[in-house]
Amino acid sequence: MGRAGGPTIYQVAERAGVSIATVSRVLRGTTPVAAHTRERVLAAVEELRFTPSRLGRSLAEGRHVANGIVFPDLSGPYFAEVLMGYEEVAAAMGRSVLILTTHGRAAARAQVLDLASRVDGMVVAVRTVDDGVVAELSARGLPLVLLARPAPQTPGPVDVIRTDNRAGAEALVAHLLTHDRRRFAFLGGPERSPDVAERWDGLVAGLRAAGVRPPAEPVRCALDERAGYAAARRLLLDRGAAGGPAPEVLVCANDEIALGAVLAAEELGVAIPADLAVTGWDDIMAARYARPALTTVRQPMRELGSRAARRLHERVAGDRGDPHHDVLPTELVVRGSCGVHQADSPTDRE
Amino acid sequence: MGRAGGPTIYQVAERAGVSIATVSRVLRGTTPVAAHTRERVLAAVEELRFTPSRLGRSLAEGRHVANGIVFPDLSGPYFAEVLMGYEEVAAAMGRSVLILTTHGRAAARAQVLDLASRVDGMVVAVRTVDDGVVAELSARGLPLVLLARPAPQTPGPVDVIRTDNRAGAEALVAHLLTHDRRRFAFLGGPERSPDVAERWDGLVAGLRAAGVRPPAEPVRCALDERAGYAAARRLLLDRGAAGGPAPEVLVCANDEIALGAVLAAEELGVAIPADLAVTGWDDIMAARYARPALTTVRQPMRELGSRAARRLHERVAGDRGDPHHDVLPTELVVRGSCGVHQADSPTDRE
DNA sequence: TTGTAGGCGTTATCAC
DNA sequence: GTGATAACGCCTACAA
Repeated sequence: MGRAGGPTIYQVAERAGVSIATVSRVLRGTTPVAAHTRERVLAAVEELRFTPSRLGRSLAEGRHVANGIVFPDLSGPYFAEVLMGYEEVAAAMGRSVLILTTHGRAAARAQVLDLASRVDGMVVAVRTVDDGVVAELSARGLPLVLLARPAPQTPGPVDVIRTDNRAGAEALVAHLLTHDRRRFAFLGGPERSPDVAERWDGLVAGLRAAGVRPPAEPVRCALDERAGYAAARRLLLDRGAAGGPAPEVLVCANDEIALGAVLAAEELGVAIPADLAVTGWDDIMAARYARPALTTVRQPMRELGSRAARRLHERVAGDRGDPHHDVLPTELVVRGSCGVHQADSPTDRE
Repeated sequence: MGRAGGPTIYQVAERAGVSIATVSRVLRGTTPVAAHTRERVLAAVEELRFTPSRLGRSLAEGRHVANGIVFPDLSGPYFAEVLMGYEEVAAAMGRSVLILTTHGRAAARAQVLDLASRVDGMVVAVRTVDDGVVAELSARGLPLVLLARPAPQTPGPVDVIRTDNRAGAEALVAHLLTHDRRRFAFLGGPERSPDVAERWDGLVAGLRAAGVRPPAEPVRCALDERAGYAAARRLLLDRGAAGGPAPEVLVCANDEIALGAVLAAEELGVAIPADLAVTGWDDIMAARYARPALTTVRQPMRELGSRAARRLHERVAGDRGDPHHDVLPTELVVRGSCGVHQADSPTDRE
C-alpha cells in the first residue's frame, strides 16, 4: 500500500507481471493492448481495487479536471441555487467542484489564490475579492467567469454572466406606478453587491422616466431579514415622528429584507398593501407563503450557475474567443403585497 | 512559464541564483537560510509572482489539505446550511472543500471514489452511496464522517454525526396529543433517508406509548413541496370519498412537504388547525411565514456541518481513537398549525 | 505489442 | 548554510 489512497500503479503492474506503462495503457485505453495481458491487468486492478491517484495524474497531464467557485457566503437560497446549477453541469462534464466562501475575510485573496492552484478555471461571484485578484488570475491565463459582477479592465478574456437587474427594476416600478403610489423608498445596500446597485439604479431610472421624484438615497441595510425588519421599523417610525409623509412603497433589494419589512409593518399596525406596498427580489419560497404574498422579481438563479459552468468548460477546453457577456432576463411576479389585483391568487404554486 | 499556473520553483531558483532546495527552504521556513540569500529568493518570488503548485506540493507531502463532502442534492435549506457550517470550519483550518452531489445517479460510486482521491478525508451524508463504498474507503484508511446516516459494519473507525430524530418525533407527538388529536398520518418516505425513517419510528413509538393506535403505514412521498401537496390532496380526497374517518394530524417528514400539505388542505377547504393539524420538520424560513405558521422541529443544521468538519480534522490530524457518535438535540417549535395555544405569536422572529 | 525512461513541481534527506 | 538528488504517482514519447 503506497499511500492512504490505496495501491499504486507499480503494485498493479507487478501483480499483473507487466510494466506500469501497460497498466496505464489498459486503464486509459490509449494504445491497443493484447487481450490476455489486458485481462491480467484488469484482474490485478480489480483485486487491488486500484484507483489512479488524481495527484499523479493531474501532475502528468497538467490539468486538474476541477472547477472552483467563489461566493461571498451561502446564506439564503440564492447562492445555493447557483451552486446547484453549477455543480450539476460540472459533474456531468466529469469535473470536480471546489467551493470557497470568503465572508468578506481579509484572507480572501490568499484563499482564492490557493483555490486557483487547485483548479483549471473558476467562477468568481459578486463581492468576494477585488478586481486586482481577478486581474492577476486572468493574467496568469486561468479561465475565469464572473457571476453577477462587472468585468474588470484586464487583458485576458473574462466572461461575465449576470441577470438584468435594471430591466427588472424598471418593470417593477412600472407596475407599482399603476397602483398610484408615488412615495418610494429602497431598502438595501447598493455597495454590498453590484446586483443591488443595479436594482437601485433601475428604480431611480424608472421613476424619473415616469416623472416621479425618486428617493434621494437608498435606506442602506444588510441583505437579510433582520436588517430589513430593523430598517423598515426605523423608517416607518421616523417618518411618523417627523410628521413627514410616510413612504407608500418599500422596494427591497431582496425577499429577505422585504419579509423583514412586512413583519415590521405588521407590528406597527401599517396595513399591507392598503397603507404600504412592499416588494422583494428573488422569489424565495417564503415569499409565496407570506400574507399578503410578496410581489417580487424572479431571476433564474440555477441557470446562472449552469451557464457559468458551461462557459467555463468551453474556456478550459481551449476556447480563445472574445469574452461573452450573458445577461439573463428576470420576471416580474405580481402578488398581493403591492396592491390588490383582479383574480388575486396569492397561493400560486408555479 | 512552466505551466498555466505560473512559474515553477526552478525559475525562481535560477533568478535568485540558488538551488531549488534553498527556495523551498525560504518559503517553508523549515531550515535557517542566510539573510541575504533569503532576500534574493524573496525578491525573485515577488517578481515572478510565484505560487507553489499545489499538485507538486501535495504529491511530495502526501496530503491534499482538502476535505470532501457528499450530498444527495442541494435543494432546500438543509444541505446548504450544513455546507455553510462545514465550509466555514474547514476554511478556518486552511482546508479546501470539494463538494459532490450524487442525485441518486448510478455513477455515484465512481464519483465518490474520484473525490476520495482528491481529499484527505470526507463527509458522506444520508443516502448518497451504499455502505459498500463507505466500507471500501474506510478500509483504505480514508478518514470518514457519516452525516445523518448510520454507521456500517466496517473495520475502520468511522465517525457519525446526526440529530435526535426519534426524541424530536416523540416530543412532537406528545405535544400533538395534548390537542386531543388521535388519527395521525405521516407524510414522507422513510426509505429516502435515515432521518425520515427515525422520525417515523419516533412517531409510532410516541403514539404507542400513549396508547394511541399509530398509522399502519407512512404515506410515501418525495421530500418536497410538490410531493407534499400531491400526497396530502390524495389523502384528503380518498378519505373523503371512502367515507372513512379523515386524519386529524398530518405529521410531515419536513417543512416542504408540510407546506405543500397546507396548500392542499386550503384548496380543499379543510381548515387548519381546526379540522386538521399539520406539522413539519427543519423550521425553514417559509415555516414562519405560512398562515397559520407551521409547528415544526428545529435541528441544528449548521452545527451538523461544523461538527463534521471538526471531527474530520481531528481524524486527518492523526486521531486513531474510537469512533465518535454525536447525536445533536432537536427543538420543538410550536406554532399555529397544530392547534390553538395561549399567547399564540405566529410571527416569532427567533 | 510492450518496456524503458524522462518529466510534471514539490519536499526532504543527504552530503558538502 | 547550501546544493544535489531521490522520492511522490502517473503519463507518454521513444525504443525494442
